[in-house]
Amino acid sequence: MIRTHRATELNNVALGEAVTVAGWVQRQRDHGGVAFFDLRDSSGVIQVVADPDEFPVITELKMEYCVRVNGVIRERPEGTVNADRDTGSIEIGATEIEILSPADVLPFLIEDRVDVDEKVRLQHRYLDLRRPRMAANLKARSMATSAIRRTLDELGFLEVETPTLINSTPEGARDMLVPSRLRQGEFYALPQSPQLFKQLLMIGGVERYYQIARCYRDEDFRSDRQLEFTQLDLEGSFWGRDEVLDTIEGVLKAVVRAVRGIEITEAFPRITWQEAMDRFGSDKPDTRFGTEIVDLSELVAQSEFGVFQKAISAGGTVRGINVGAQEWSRSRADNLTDRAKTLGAGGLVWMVVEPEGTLRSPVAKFLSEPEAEGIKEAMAAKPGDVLLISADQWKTAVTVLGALRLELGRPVDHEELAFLWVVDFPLFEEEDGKITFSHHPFTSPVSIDQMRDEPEKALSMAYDAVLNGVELGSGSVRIHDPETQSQVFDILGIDRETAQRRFGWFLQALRYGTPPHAGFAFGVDRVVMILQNEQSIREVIPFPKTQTGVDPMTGAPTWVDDQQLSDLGIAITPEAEQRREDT
RNA sequence: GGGGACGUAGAACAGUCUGGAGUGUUCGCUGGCCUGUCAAGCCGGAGGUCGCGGGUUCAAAUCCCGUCGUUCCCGCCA
Repeated sequence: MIRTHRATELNNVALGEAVTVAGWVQRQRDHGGVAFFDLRDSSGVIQVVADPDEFPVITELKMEYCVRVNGVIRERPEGTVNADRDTGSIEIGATEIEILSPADVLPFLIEDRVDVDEKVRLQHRYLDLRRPRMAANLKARSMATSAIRRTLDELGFLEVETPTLINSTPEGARDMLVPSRLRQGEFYALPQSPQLFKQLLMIGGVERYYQIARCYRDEDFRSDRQLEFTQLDLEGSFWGRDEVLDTIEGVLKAVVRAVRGIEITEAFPRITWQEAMDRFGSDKPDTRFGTEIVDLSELVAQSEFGVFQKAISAGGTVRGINVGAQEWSRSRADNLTDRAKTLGAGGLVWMVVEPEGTLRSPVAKFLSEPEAEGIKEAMAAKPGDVLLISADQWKTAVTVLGALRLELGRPVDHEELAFLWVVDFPLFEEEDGKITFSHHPFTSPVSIDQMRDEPEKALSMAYDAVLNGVELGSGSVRIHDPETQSQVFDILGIDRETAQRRFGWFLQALRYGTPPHAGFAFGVDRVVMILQNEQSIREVIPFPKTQTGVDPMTGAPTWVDDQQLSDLGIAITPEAEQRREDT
């Protein structure tokens, strides 16, 4: 046995007892006649004391040496207790110190308070993982997944694995492709989600399925997006929306209990997509703070201000938010206007409420007294407040204000958890004049008649879970009737032949007594990220990739041998070949 | 595909705007001292392709152009 106890377990050991511990040297302090070092293992830290004359090895220890210590547990002398540490009232008087494995000089210190460039951390991720913050994140992740499994196992769910080498479908996100050697020129795709397979499991009579599934989307990175990520994927037969929401809500509450140690007793609020957009300008609203969007259209319907007039007569709207007291300057106004433009707005109107109550704004001179008063009243404006107004098509106006709301009014309370269901999503959305599905094409419409007659207004049985303004995941009641499924493809402009070619196998499966079913998937990485107060998903992924898809430690992705390429029947382009030679 | 920020010693930075010797700070590393520290302390020392390439200049970390890398955002992410 290499060790008898972990560091923090020593609190429960009788004084005078002989123990053996093993771990890493956190810090070493040599005082000449007496020397200390802090030994860290996965449980915590314990101080080891020795007389360097007796144990000269203690002066050889460097940070992150892996060591084993035999010693005796003893109370620290009066006045030397360290109240900041779990084991601060005891220490180990060493009787033997063995270096199990020395360490090179470190690229960075293994301490939370040290701020290190992320690339350097990723190049030595194994060292980064020794830091308490990262160790805690890994632990939180493990507790989250075990809470998920515990909860769903108790509910009688079956954990089923679906394949990760599947067929590519051009819809949605770009697929990660894997070339086939046995069938040269053909490709597998890595799943963006187990969507169709879990529906097949429902057809297969599983009734209650879940999987903690790795999913892949070959799209550009964000702080909350990686090429590969982990989802809790879940589906239930003979289920409607409420069964799904109740189950997922129970799972999320169990995760919060496991990771944060708190109990959420009240039900997650539900808000329709329309209301979310109107009030918060987002389909994933952060409801930890107000600053809601106000409709000013009627107030300024007769305004002399051309931009307002134009927006309204073009079927648009005029909306505003009161972002409260802000440092305000010309350059700030310009910055926000630019920001609004990058979000698709034509511009941005700003107003500052002067101490005497008048509005200071480039457009103030166009506003009548009743209009100015009406705006102030509608937006509950106080002296010093900054009002931002967008006049545009509805979706643009609310989206722009929603984004500015987040940038100017973000809360700082990291403890609060604002869960939310967003329901009644539109079934389709228009993109460059073309109708496309807003969730995925297997989502059930609320009404088949409406879908057929007024597709642009049709609602879907899709729903999202949102936490603190982050979309955790989404789900829907699925289409279980092959005829409805075909109609959806029709509306999407996918002709019968194409639908048959891409999804024929699935449409056929629907024809054998498919139970009504519904499901959900949420991102485990994102949930853990928020519960751990991390700003980036990379902090809760042990070995993430950088924004260009590179692993700085292994260098992946890398060039492969010509032989490997020819085995696959693949040639790389001259441009890529040039890059290959350059590197 | 587009926009912004950043890149200086092993790490984190200052210096860059307004060009003048690789100048400096903290941590780490290293030699020494030190019997109660715990981010120990004190004295000494080493350590630099200022990301890379080009240009302007008597002179470039500093100005200009390009490029690579990292990051945030827009597009994209059913």
